[in-house]
Amino acid sequence: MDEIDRTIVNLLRADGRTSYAELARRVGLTAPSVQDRVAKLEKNGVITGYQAVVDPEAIGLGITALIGIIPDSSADHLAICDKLGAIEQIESCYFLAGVECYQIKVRVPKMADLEQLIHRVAGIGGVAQTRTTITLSTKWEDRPQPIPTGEVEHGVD
Amino acid sequence: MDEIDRTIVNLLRADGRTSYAELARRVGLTAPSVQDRVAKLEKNGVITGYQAVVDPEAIGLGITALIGIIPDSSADHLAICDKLGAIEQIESCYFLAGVECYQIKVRVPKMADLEQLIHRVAGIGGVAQTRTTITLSTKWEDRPQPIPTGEVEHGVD
DNA sequence: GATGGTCCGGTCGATCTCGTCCACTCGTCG
DNA sequence: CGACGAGTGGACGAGATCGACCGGACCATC
Repeated sequence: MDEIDRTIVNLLRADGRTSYAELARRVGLTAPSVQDRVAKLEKNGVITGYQAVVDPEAIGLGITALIGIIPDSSADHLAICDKLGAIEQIESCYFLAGVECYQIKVRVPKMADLEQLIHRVAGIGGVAQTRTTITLSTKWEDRPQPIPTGEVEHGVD
Repeated sequence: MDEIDRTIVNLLRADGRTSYAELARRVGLTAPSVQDRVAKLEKNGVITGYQAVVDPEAIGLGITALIGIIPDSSADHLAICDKLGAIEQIESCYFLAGVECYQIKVRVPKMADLEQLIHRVAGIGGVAQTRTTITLSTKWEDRPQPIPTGEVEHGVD
């Protein structure tokens, strides 16, 4: 994970379809060696995939909500997580330090779908309460921040 | 936005580097027509970009936190948003319906960076209070959900 | 302390696939 | 009938990919 790798990752985060030839030009290597580096970054779990970024509204997912999940005292966190994972409308799921043990981000087409979804989440065993916040607008999302320079080691190369 | 477009978008959300030739094979068209469709999807704002998905821990961003922002009564929401936009550690920013007018997701290398970041956010004019929750783990993030079939129109084609 | 083997990362060149442009076809609609 | 949108097929240049080769770092041996 040297400076060149960081540059490659930054370029691929900004545009995931950048060709190896283009990456090579940017970092001053040849295409095969860039390809080799990218393959290693993928193998080492630094790059875990590539996604097209899609406007949720354009595909009929106009409503976004954040839902905090408060477990009851005897809840099995992992069981809750499994159940949450089966709900495909949940795009993200964070395990939190706090009263709300999870926060999930969901997208649905209509308010009725959100209502149904909240009932489904609230019905999961071990869930005592949910707290839903509607997002009025998404200012930005998944904005890649520059990779911090490795002045301090953090265990991955 | 027909069934073929939905398939293309689903494929590109699952793997943003899928070649046009491969997409063409999957949807039963030729590469040029797929390319044409993708270009239109990009032009119409359905596909807004492509990103490599990177493991934050692997690039030294081991700490993720969610911060709720509570404005004071006279706050200018847009001004706050501009200031937030200038902070590169903020990966996502949602405008909410609720006491907390924004929720932001931040990533930093160390706790000290988080502390500094919270102070910076709290110091923005119009911000009365912040509420920070540390994420202990990210169960999943940006999981693409299937595009709902357009049984109901939603204004974008 | 010099020598030789090995490994790692890179380059180079050949080949095959892919991207891209253009001309043509076909069905639809005015 | 003509125009248009969407797709096809072919051609050509660019990119991806593979194998062979090269040079430096490292290490053990002599």
